[in-house]
Amino acid sequence: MEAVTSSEQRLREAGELSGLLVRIAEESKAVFARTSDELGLPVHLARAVVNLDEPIPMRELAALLACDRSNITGIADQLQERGLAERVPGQDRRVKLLRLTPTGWQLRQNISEKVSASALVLQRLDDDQRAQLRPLLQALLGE
Amino acid sequence: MEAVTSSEQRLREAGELSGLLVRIAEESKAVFARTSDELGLPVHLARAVVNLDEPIPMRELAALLACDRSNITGIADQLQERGLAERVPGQDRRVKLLRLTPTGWQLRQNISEKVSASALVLQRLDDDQRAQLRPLLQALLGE
DNA sequence: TATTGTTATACTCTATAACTATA
DNA sequence: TATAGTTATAGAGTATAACAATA
Repeated sequence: MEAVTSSEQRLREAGELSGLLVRIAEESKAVFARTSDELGLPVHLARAVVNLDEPIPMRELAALLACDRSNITGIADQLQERGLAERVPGQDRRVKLLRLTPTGWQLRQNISEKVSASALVLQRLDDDQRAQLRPLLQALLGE
Repeated sequence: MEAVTSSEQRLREAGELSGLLVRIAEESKAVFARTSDELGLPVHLARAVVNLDEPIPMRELAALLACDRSNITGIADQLQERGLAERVPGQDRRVKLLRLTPTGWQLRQNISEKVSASALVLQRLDDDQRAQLRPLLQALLGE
């Protein structure tokens, strides 16, 4: 009986903590989505802009956004339509780099300020708590 | 200039910690998905089974799974096809309760054991670390 | 032969709205 | 009138596979 009870208890504890983690991740995403929305930008474009702190190949952006490269074509098109980024040829002529325009940089700065003001980890945790949190998260990722 | 730099630094820190949280949540989900898969069960069915520790109205299951009630019909159908749960009428005759069958309970026990063995929070954190983590997560959720 | 970006397409997940039966 | 469950359908998000240009 004890094995059963213990396994059920551990299921409960794992479920609780994992549930908290998932909820936090979802709320973090929601906060970011709201921030993007306030700037009139779909989330996937905002995520791209944030990751374009320097010109990078489209393939690399796909890796950073953890999605298939076929998705990046559309993202690049939309960024270009909005005048936020442009495709520039790479040395390897198969490659196209994505580079923010001045307008794109300005928008990225706006995102930066809004995220800083609203991100959960900054809003709800003080410096000590964040310092405490980081090693726990790294342990969770097996780092 | 300082404001700009500080905002960029805070964007980076928020991005790092939020990124860690999102990655952990996704890996936790992946671990659960793998566990479900090993039992030949789609994730949404496994999640339902875990939440059915007692007979509950379908509407309530929708709330627990944080989805629209229209999705529960299909879940209930599939659980029923597999002989894992059955619909039982409630006192209020509009309501149908979902109740695990003996087979369903057995499977739930299997899930319980496998999750206990593989959940990230149990596998990579010791008791102290979990005790440290919980209040931080609760603070993050504003609780 | 392998890789980059592109295109068209298909799939998964989830929500919405309309319907029924009860309250 | 309002609510529980059902049904059909539509939309968002994402992946797959085939293709052209280049390595």
